Amino acid sequence: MQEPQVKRSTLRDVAELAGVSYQTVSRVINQHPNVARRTRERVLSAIRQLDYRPNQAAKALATGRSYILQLLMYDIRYSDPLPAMIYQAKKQGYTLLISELSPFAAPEEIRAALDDLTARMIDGLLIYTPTPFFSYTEMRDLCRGVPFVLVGAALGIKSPSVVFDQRHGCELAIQHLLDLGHCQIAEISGQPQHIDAQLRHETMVSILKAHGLTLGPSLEGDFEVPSGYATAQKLLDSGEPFTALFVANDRMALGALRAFHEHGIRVPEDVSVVGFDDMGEAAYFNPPLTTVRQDLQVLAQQSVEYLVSMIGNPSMPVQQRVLYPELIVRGSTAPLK
Amino acid sequence: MQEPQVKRSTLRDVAELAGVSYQTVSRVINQHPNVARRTRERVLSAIRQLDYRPNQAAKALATGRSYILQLLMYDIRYSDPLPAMIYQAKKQGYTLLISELSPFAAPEEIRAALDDLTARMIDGLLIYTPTPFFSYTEMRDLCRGVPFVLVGAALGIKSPSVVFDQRHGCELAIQHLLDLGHCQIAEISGQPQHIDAQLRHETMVSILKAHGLTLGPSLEGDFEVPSGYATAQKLLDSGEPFTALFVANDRMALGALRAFHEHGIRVPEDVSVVGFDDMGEAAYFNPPLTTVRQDLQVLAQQSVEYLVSMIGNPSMPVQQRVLYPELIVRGSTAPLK
DNA sequence: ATTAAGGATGTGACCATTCACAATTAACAC
DNA sequence: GTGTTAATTGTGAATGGTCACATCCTTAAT
Repeated sequence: MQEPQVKRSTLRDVAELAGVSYQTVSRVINQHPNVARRTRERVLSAIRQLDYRPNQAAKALATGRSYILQLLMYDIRYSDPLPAMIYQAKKQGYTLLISELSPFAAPEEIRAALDDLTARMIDGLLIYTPTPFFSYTEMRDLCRGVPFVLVGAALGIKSPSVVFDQRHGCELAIQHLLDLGHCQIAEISGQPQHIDAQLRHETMVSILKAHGLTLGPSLEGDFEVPSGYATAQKLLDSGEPFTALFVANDRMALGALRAFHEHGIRVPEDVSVVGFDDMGEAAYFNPPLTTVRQDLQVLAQQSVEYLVSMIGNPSMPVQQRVLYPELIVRGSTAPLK
Repeated sequence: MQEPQVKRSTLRDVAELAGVSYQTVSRVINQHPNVARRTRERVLSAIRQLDYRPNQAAKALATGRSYILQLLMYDIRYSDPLPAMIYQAKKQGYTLLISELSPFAAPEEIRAALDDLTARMIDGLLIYTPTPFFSYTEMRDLCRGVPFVLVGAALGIKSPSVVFDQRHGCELAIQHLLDLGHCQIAEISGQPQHIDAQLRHETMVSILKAHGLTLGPSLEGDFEVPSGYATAQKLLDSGEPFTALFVANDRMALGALRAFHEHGIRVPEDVSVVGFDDMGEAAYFNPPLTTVRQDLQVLAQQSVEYLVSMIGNPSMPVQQRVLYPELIVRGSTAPLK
């Protein structure tokens, strides 16, 4: 039984107990090959006996590496990739530190958040914000040489990044509706500051144009359930006819489904609805939601993996890893009657 | 324009530039009162000029405090209080480090996770697991004197903790159903290893007993949407009659609603459904879900606040802060016809 | 037997900060 | 002008590790 307040044992304590120098203990901990078998065993036994754990703060100070990755994101509530990121980071021997920014953070706020980085000797940065604030070179300067990866940023951006091809996902959704015979397609979009939202919107407009169609009634929501509900209601009130609705994310789609239900509009008989994201609950909506799936597991895994390899090799060339969404067809879409 | 790879400036660099000793710079940084006004200004200007940031690793090493709180939890996917915790921690000047455990982690795993604690000089621990693994004294020893708070643990546990009175919440739900005239109440419970699930189940049984009623068909789910769906289906297949259903969380309730819908069973006309948690989407289910709300914001806020005050005052007496859930009545419940 | 090579171990300095204490300076009263 | 006190500033050691280098001891080759 050890006392709770007992001073933690150090490298030196272990060395003394094992009858070797502190350097030898250090070698054992860091798996240095040149330690005699017998000595190593003696040291290991002393470590066990003293319940010794190397002090990371001291190690970070001496080596300049903390084995901490920092995640900068704008709204943790809906961070579905978060668990996968934590898991991946751990798997690679890192711990993830999470910092939140306000929804549409000012550059100043980002700058301030990046200060932690210097202070905590962060090894790498994952930046997961809806808006790209800085150019690559600006970002590079701000990060003071710490490697970073933009997660879910704009396609084509010239920074280390892992992104979904939003355009492709959007095409899948619209093409699906067109194939079903719909030509009056309404939209509930996300905030235009949100880069993904903007891309989804633009793609939609351009595809319809390419088919000689024009966009039906279109309103802007904020990605939350209530806004989907309110917006769908306004869409109905507007009186403009539509037979299909493209919603920029599943959460708003849920709100829209509710609004339709309350107005006696049947989905998919009267209106087909397509969402975006494929959140876990989407398959159990009423009706189950046809949506565009983004595999956030892969996003997280790729982001962390890329970042860690940048840390290992700082001169690695800048790349953008592109992931492709896929369409999941469920009960909320049907052929136009 | 500073070079990206430039060596970070230190206390000494600032001191030299300001023409004072490093100690004086340290005093300025830590807002020590006894520094001459002019000197302080000179130092501050040098700090700005060099873009100096104190090194947290060094500070942690010297002071033994890291200003990091560690959160140990079992499944990050459904951690709704997480954002609030991060926010609260930041507000109090701490950063939150998140470690995940497997769903029903072995004591060994917890022990291993606690090692980070020593290594990283963690200031305090938030433990958010569905099962209490250790007694207070065991926990105290494991934490090696680092203060900890159990979040959402069992009511009555003799450890620093912040909990919801599950029994009360459950009573609200059942009483509501009884008031509506239901006396054949079915249940979808959570895993019995999950302390909350068990409490909800036990309370339900005992309340019904007190009213001279017996529990209708009851099956166990795993808190996920699909299990709610599958379990509800089995409930129907069993043929045992029931007019109301109590589901141990909203997520499973969503699955159950879907199953009922597919079987042509109307909610609430044929069956009333009550959930638990009041997740954000619950108000938009079809029908909107009557449920027991747990204010996770308050849970998070209280937990962090309590932990931080324990850090400030280690001899603080052990307490349990109890929060009370409330019933939110929506469209999924109706009087028995 | 002698020597070179290399494995095993130890020593001193250093990482960026704080702490305890010492030393200097200024301020004020007598 | 001197002493006393308080405010301001500086010094050395410590925190718990790592790194570069030096030393010692084997071992095998000449």
